Amino acid sequence: MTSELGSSLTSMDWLPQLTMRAAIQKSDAGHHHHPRGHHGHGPGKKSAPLYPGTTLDQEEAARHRDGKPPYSYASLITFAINGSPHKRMTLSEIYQWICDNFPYYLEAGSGWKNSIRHNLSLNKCFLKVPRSKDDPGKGSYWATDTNPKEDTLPTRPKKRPRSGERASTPYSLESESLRMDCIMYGDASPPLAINTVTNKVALYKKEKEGSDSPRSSLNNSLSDQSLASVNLNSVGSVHSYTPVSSHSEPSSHSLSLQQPPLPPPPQPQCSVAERDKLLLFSDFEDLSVSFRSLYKSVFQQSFSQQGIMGMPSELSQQPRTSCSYQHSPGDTHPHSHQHNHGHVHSHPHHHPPLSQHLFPHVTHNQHQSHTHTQHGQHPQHSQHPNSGQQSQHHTGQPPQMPCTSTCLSADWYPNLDWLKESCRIASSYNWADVDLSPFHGLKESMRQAALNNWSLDPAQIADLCSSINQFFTRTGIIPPQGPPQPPLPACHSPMHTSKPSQHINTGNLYMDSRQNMSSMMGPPGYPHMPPMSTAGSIVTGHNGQMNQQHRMPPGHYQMRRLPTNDIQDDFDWDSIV
DNA sequence: ATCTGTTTAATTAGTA
DNA sequence: TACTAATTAAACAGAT
Repeated sequence: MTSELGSSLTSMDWLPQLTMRAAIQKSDAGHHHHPRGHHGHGPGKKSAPLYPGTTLDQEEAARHRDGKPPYSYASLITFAINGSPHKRMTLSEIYQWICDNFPYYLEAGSGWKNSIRHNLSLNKCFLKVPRSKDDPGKGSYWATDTNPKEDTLPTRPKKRPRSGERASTPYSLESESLRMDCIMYGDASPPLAINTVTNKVALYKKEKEGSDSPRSSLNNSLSDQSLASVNLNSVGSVHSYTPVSSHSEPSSHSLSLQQPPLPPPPQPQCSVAERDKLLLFSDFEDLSVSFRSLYKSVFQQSFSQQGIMGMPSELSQQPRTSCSYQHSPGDTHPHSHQHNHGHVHSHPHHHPPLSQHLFPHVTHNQHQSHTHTQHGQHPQHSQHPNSGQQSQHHTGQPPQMPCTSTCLSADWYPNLDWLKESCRIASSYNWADVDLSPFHGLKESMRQAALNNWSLDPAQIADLCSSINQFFTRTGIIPPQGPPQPPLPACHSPMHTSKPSQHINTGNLYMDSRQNMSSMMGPPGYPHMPPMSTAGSIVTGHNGQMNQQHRMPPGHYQMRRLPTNDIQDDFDWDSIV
């Protein structure tokens, strides 16, 4: 039961963001029978108060304007954070949001603030996001864990009313909404969100204005359930050939109050063999995306180095592979308009289109630059910048599947996985600091691939792989033998916390800091490389198999647990060629 | 000085 | 009744 639940709960493509009312309806309907048993958790398990994506239904909240609102502090915090444009808030912003939405707290003394702080610190589902250096201010940002550990999922449908509270009042959203796992395409210095309770660290994508937004958070012991959920999602996504990738806008998963009830969690509809087949396409899609991503990263840097403004025309187009994203490059920023006034909608996942990962300087200016300017604004008018960022803007042509999908044999899988991962890692680097002049081969291979619209035959792929391999090995970004690698010599990391252990989520990877905190540091010779990238290439611990399982691929589509995906430890990059 | 964040402890209340 | 979650209070340290 627990396992089944874990799969369904974490299966990403069916989990929308629900507003309070939807949640309450569901909760009301469900809590009459076995709130705990329904979730399959034993009584001894701890639970988080909310699913991370929960937002506050203003309509519902309006009923509780007077008197103490029937929401737990954790719920209030979650609502506040999820109602913010960037899904994060400072403590004072949280205070303000609560006061704005529930005037009760304006005159409730200051004890509740203490409780808020207490909750933030203690509650597993809140992540502390350090400020970037160019964003000075008091206190860190707080975000919700976008991928709570299974055993942190809510087990109770309602907060217990305390004395003087209406027992019939629905409390917190307990039964709905799990934000989709996120991919992180890190750039130079991705901040980390530290959950000091769960020892989780989430990477945050730096945005142009120096603000950060959550990108990924993985639990520190990626369970089979988690993996299964990824797998399920990948199957579902690939099956339709319109996978909603991690780059798609989260609101595509949002459920407004007017929308039909949440569909049941999809169950695997196809056999293992079918899934394998589907994965094949998924993998190659990812590879294609990875190549493109790397290509763009490289050429972005390359042109930058050459003083060429802008990208080749081909690059200026939003890649439209079926596993990339749903938004066209011309999409107006989702924050720029809204619908469903009065209702707060959050997103099951909130990643910008890939273009924003690759061309932050191009697309980030569409972001709200007033991340924390909600103070003084009426909540209803200040916190729905994401509303309306639906796929209605999907104006792209049908996704194009590179012919790589059909040309290569399954024998490539392990290598392809590494190739993708390597591309992903490499894509996340700050290429502006990397001298690419010695790598004309790579650039030329990628250029050719781009010119061919990434429809590559095996020879071209081999050429590309060879070039990339050479590049990786020569730069030290990716060790020539490929992961897993032994940890770097230990060194002290600034990431230590008071917690006994810390698992570093690297977006696609995570690690146990007790084993390998040092690998958060950049590779030798590339100190500017983001820790996540380094971790992605080096973090292995001593259990290669385990780390393989824990490694999440760029698109989160991979069936990592398939035997065919077991990656040989002594992988020779040249063998791929 | 104030704010922020962590931690401990006591209390209350719901559930098994 | 035991266990658990949520709340509340408070002490304390560090940052601004």
